[in-house]
Amino acid sequence: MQIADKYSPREIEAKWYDYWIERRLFHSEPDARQPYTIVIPPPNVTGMLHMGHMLNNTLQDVLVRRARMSGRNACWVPGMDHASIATEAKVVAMLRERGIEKSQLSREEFLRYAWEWKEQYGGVILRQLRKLGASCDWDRTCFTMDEARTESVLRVFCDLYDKGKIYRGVRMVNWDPAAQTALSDEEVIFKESHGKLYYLRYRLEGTDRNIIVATTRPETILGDTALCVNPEDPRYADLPADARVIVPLVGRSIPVIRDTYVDIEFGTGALKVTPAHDVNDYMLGEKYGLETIDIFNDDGTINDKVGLYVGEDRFDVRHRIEGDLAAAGLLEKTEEYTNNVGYSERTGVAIEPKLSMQWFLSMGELAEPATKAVMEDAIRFVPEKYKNTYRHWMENIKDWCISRQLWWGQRIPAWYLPKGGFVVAPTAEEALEKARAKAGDASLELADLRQDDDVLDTWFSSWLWPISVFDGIRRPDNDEVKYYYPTDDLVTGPDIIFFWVARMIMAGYEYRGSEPFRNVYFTGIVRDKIGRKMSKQLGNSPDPLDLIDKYGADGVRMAMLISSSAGNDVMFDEALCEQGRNFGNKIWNAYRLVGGWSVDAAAAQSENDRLAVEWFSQALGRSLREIADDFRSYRISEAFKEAYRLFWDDFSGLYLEMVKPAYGCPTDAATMEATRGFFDTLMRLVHPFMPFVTEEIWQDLAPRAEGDSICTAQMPSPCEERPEVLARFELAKEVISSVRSIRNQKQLPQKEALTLRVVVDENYPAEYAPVMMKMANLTAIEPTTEKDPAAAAFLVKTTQYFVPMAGRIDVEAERKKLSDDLKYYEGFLASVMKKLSNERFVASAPEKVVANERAKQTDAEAKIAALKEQLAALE
RNA sequence: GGGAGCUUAGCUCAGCUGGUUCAGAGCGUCUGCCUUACAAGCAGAGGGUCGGGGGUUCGAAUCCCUCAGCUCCCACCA
Repeated sequence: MQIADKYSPREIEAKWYDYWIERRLFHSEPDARQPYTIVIPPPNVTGMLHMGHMLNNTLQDVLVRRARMSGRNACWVPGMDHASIATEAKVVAMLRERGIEKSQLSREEFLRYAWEWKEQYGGVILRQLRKLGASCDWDRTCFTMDEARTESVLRVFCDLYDKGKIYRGVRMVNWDPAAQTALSDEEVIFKESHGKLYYLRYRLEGTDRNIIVATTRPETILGDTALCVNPEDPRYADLPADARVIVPLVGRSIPVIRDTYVDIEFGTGALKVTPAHDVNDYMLGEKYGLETIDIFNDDGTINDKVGLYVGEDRFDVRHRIEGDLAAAGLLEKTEEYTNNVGYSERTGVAIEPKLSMQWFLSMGELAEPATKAVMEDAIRFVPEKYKNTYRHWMENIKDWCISRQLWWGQRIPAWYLPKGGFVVAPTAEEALEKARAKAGDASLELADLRQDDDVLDTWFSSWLWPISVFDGIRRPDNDEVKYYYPTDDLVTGPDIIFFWVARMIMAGYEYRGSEPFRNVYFTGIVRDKIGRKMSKQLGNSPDPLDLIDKYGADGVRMAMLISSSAGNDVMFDEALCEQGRNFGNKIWNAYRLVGGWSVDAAAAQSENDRLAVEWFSQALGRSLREIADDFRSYRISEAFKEAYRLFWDDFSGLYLEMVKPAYGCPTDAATMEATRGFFDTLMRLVHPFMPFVTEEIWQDLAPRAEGDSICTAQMPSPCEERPEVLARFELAKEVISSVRSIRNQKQLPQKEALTLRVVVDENYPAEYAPVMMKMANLTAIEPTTEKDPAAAAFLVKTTQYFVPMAGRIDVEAERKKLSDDLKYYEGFLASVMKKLSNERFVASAPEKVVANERAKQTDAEAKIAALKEQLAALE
């Protein structure tokens, strides 16, 4: 067939992907088979394929393809996430480039632009995934904001509201002044930041005395409504109960309160209380009924509540106020200080704790079954260590702020009545009905109602994903959701364990009464080869499409697989792709070799070939068992490495070399058939890892019917186990490499055939004589009892072998080698004997282990005897 | 401040229930080969006190304690 001695993936990969798609081989419909389901972690609609996706989706594809070949009805549902903040930011930026400000647009106009953007640029990533070979059921592609998903989200919102789990209220939330929206706690990233600690003078009213307060945020004095000290603090014990102080610069008089919350050790022991801008201060404010003065606009500039610094940015004010305080003699001193500051995950700006009206989901009850499921392994986490993380979060779960002050997303289905109050309903029509009933006014029209302006957190739609992709919210009894749900495996990163995994589990129990998936496989982070996280800023992340172009998808997939054990970070090195490409080439060339053989139909199978076939069947069986075992425990990397080793070392290095006919000579029919059979099996085994090259070869291996594909062929199962075959072959293999090693040491050319003499005993694999002769290039293997001093000697197990060297032997070197060996085995025997003469060992170790030690003893004794004989022969 | 994890060959990592000649693999290195499938290849070799110390055990890379170094997660200390 092919002539090229280099495998070139490019055309071949495109060809087969099209073939698979045209024949809809990845499409799944419910049937009598057992389902195997994976839902993709939906990438952001704005996203571009990066190395993290490569890792994640390669693993999913391996699992899906293997399941598909194992008789399961495999369904991998792809999709995208609308990613409210990220997408809205992208659209705003795009508009700005065109000279349009979001603030000039109505909500409807903005959304029109956003959808336009989504249709044009969104979802690039799904097309990119095809290049990787992802065997998704593309007919099922979902979007978290498409009609079915949106309707599901709104229904769930209404349902949870009706159940009393969703409530609306004024709370302290994380405010992102750049995106101008609230964020959930999970979207805030704390980072150490270097700042100053400012010591401010608060004049005690009616005296000359100053109380010094340490703060990191002097600009918030505008919102101070109290000063707090610890009641136990002797420094302030003399203050009258109704003491008041004057806020510096502002001049406002505020009360001094006493609470043990204040740490006596910190700063001066006096705390300024700004209930509107600090979570703890807010709690103090609640406790003591303090006024809250919100001093910020939504964009982080100062508002006109106090009349100072109006319209200036919070950070500029921090600078300026320092000077103003100092000038007024109100600044005692400043110190360098390091503390934790929260930043927005999306926009990167410092979060402002802000009191605002938001929607919340109460999590306590939802968390209960979800915690239990993971702790009791109804849902299995791989690796297990994440169970701890999960439990800790679940047991300390806080209510989820689900409203966002954005436009791109599902708008909260709450409508406000003209005379106050609101109704919650999935559609405007139902809302109107409810509103009329609530207001007792049948003349109420839709125009009289005002829908809530906020949209829902993106995760409020993704948490339904495993259910909503099968339309299991709107139509809970439909055949698809009943068939595909619960899904089998979820492959994702531990960074979204709270954002997504935990919440899907909660939604699963709330809306289906069962787990959304049975196993969660956590991948690691892809790092560069010196361990840095891959990032755009560092520019250390290769473009996956370039890599695919250069090494083929199969090659890049292999790079991801070989370096990724579950939950461990991947140290990515482009050299791994090269190794992957080489493997594809190896497979290709092995196939070229076999393809070049001619068959003599009349010829009988040689003993050599029969032995080779027998042995490789066993080697193959052993690997199949091992790989199946690896998959059961999600050691996917290990599974791949074993398949790699099997093909490269056992099949190409040993088996093919064993049965390879001499140049120009034919092979026999039985050997050819067996070899092609092995190839077929190996291709099926390797296919989930490297789908393209395996399909190319599998298709050529035998006549195939239209529409046949290795994708839907059966995963091979091992033949009956005969361990003695492997054990005997191992001896022969050792003889072969010993002869080769001698050849190397003596610098003999490969072409020069040698003779081998053997002192036959029960560990001599006589049946493999033809194999040993071929593989070690021997003219003969002769039995002997003579120790030949002019021969290079070696020992396999207890059997002595000699390669006559006719004068090329260095007796001294030979003697040294033998006596080194002898010394080693004598030491070894001594340690075995020490064990065996230890009564406690013999008494308490399992019988099997003791028997093993005795076998070692016999073995070592025989070896020592043989070595002594060989040494004697050299005298 | 709380918690989890990691440390095995030059590099990246396996080593699953403590027990086989258990100290492994791949890559890199070194030596020799353009041998008729593949130099993107073949044959062979070298390389480690399993982070340090202590303990349990007949037996420890594996279990326990401790110290050191690194990583991650959680947490409102102004």
